[in-house]
Amino acid sequence: MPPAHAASSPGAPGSSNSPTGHGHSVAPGGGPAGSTNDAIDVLDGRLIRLLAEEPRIGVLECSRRLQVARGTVQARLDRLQARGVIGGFGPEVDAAALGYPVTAFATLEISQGQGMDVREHLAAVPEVLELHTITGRGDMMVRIVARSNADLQRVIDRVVGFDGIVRSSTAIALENPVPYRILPLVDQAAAE
Amino acid sequence: MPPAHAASSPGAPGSSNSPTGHGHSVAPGGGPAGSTNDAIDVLDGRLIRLLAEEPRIGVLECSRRLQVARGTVQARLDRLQARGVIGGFGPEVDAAALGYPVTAFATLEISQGQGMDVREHLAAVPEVLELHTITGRGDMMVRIVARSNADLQRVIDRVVGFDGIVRSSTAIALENPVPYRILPLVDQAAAE
DNA sequence: GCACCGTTGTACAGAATGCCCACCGGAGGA
DNA sequence: TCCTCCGGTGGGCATTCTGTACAACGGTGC
Repeated sequence: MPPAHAASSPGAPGSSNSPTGHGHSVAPGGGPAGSTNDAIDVLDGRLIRLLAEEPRIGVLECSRRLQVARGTVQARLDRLQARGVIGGFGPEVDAAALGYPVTAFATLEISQGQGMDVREHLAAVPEVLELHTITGRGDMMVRIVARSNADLQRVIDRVVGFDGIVRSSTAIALENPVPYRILPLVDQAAAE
Repeated sequence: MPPAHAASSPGAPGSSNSPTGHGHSVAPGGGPAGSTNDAIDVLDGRLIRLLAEEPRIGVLECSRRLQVARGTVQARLDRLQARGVIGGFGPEVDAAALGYPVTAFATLEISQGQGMDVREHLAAVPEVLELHTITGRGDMMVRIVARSNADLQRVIDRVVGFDGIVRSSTAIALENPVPYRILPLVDQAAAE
């Protein structure tokens, strides 16, 4: 019922690109390499890149830009989403614009058997954007944000103020030379 | 030309929700609090949450779910994007599904004045998904992925194999109890 | 040689988008 | 106090895209 590039199912048609006339012919484009279930295809890579750079374009636009049939694009998208390569198209919210310009990474050391409780505790803190359990000296690593350096103190207190967390060290993020990206990896995977 | 929730401009209309009849009336909904340019509105919060949970729905669907006019949703989206709160609607690609299931965080210590060169070096490595300069013992923190633990060695070698990086320590991410999220923060900012 | 899968073209109905207009109502300024 | 500005609401229109079904072709693999 709604628009927005989504998923459909099997083969589908398209109004096509150039006035080919009718029937088949034309070049097979990138060609359906040999990939089956493993990595991604060259076409997949181009599709992802295209959608990443101009999210507002629809399936039809993609088919035009990629010089393939609309049905192909839809099918690729379906498969990509089904395989989990593409999770979704949710809005990318900027914490800074939300009023939380300070980012920090805290390494936590947890006391024996308190892991689960600590996880729940951290999951309940809105300022905790991400939590990983890691190898090494610390046991967990959390990514947190705050309204200011002063506010960061409050957040940290709330984060580490919990039985089970025996020690912690925080590193404030100053600059972000390379913001989160995935396209280079996609290209590499596509080239494979 | 294309569909997909995007941006338009000024006031616009909508086919509305319930058969109100015509004209105005009806309740003002959440009500345009007092926010001007700072944080976000309650409506904004609900909109973001809605889009985050079901990205494939369009502007019209949103207006129906939120019980507001289509024009309002479009206007809000426009402003949200203009203010940078919402960056875009790019596809969320999963590194694991791409064939890179191993994630690690490396802390790098850089020798005096080599910062810029190191940044460029790191930016050129596809497996480097993120880079932050931080306070504390280390100078930089990178998030990297690899095809396997064995492959991680290769990636690390490539990452730290550069003049200017004097020391480094790596922590492999084992579990991810709290995957990257932003919604809780959005709610908090909206409640404000 | 045969079957299967993916890509291609086409068509059609339903639905959403982009955009214009007019009106209402509250906030802020003169 | 009055006036203006801004944001929300309704309605409508032309354009365009989506969702889906169908038939045919070509390459791959059994």
